Amino acid sequence: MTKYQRITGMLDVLFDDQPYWRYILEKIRQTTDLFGYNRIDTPLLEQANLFIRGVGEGTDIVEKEMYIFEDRDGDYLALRPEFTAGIMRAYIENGMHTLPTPLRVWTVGPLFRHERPQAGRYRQHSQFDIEVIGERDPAVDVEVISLAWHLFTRLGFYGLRLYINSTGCPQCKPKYIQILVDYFSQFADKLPPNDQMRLKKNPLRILDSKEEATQPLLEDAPHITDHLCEECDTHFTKLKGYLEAINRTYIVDYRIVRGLDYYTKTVFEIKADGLGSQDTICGGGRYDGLIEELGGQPTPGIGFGSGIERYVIALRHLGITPPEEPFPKVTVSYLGEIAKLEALKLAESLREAHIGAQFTPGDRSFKAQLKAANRINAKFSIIMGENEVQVGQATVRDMENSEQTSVKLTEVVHWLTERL
RNA sequence: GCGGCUAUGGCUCAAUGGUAGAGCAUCUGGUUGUGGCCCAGAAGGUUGUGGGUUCGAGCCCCACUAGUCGCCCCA
Repeated sequence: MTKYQRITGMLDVLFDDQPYWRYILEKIRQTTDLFGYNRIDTPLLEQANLFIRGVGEGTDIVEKEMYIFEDRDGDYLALRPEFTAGIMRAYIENGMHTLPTPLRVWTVGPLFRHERPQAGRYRQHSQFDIEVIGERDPAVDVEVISLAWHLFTRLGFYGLRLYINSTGCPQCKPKYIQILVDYFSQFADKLPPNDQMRLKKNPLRILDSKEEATQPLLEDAPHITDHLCEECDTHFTKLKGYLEAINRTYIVDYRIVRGLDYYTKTVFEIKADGLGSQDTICGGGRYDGLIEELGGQPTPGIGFGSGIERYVIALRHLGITPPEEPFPKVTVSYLGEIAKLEALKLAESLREAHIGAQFTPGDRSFKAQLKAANRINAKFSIIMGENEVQVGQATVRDMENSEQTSVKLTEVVHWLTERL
């Protein structure tokens, strides 16, 4: 068939999707403006070690999903699989700790993970991401969640669910994991192979297992929220109180365990309908140890990533249609070579006047030119023929009622401005 | 990395193992300078790739590739 094809898991965003993207990016800007966040853009490529260190060596992302390669200088580079590590690198490298605290940033762009593609999951996908650096107050946890919620409301989403949990800290998390292992070890023989493996490798993952046999065992499984240290417990309690204060309904879901090593305390997810099995539209949490881990001063942080492709799927599912892309309301048609010159000039002056115009090239039949005007839903088509050139006038055809008016060439811009 | 389903013009799909078609879209014409509706015509395919079975394969078998949905995991 075709000689070249898309790389697996990477999408062409075609015209039918573009209005959604434009709409989404507009709403993102409005929302970040509303909350006072600064945009930051970091490179798509980083030293591979940044992610190995930042995201965690044992994580799936690092272990089997990173696009990693050696460049011409022999350095190991990786296509970024997530935003946070790169932004923290930028924060440290640019001495951004001297900026007013907390530092609030946002970004949007492509990320790369070599996973098996599926509905709502692509090897190259785009995320909207925000990070707040330098503040431990759970009030910023709430701010971050609120920002996501504002965006989704603006986009027109409904039926979303907010799930929160705490993953504790280096003090209490390991103790809880031990308690969890002890609990599931009693039922080791009842666990499906999948979860037996998790019990050994990553016990927390059993909590969000979809294995049927595991479900009854989860009923009585110990919850981390009952085993938090005092600091984490206070943080979680305040978080819930603040969420209630702003009337943000939440569900405490002790089964939320996020896949990245750096999370501490607050973790959260927002889910939407209509996405198939990949229904998380926003996921994030606090990472109070990450910046120090990457070589900076001990600094707390919190953020989330949110998948734009999933927004598009969800918007479609909910029947939310973005505004149409603006398109010129005027076309310029011509008959003959002399008139073509005038038509070109006219089209150019309409663009300079910010009216915009589309010119049909190729010396097509007049019929074809009007057809093209019709196709883009033009309100007017300006007709230039030999007759018009001779008398220095253009014929302006109203495409809705087919009425034609003669307008002096020098008056065309003015005439159209009054009617558009 | 594992599993189910799928693969025919740009798109959506037809074609008892026997000459690959339709609709939509595109272009042209029906009007020496007039769009939408209608009519006519043209262009567009080595049936995803490679093997095999058969007198003969779009159709049956195998492998690969890609898509899709799911698992793992995640946005």
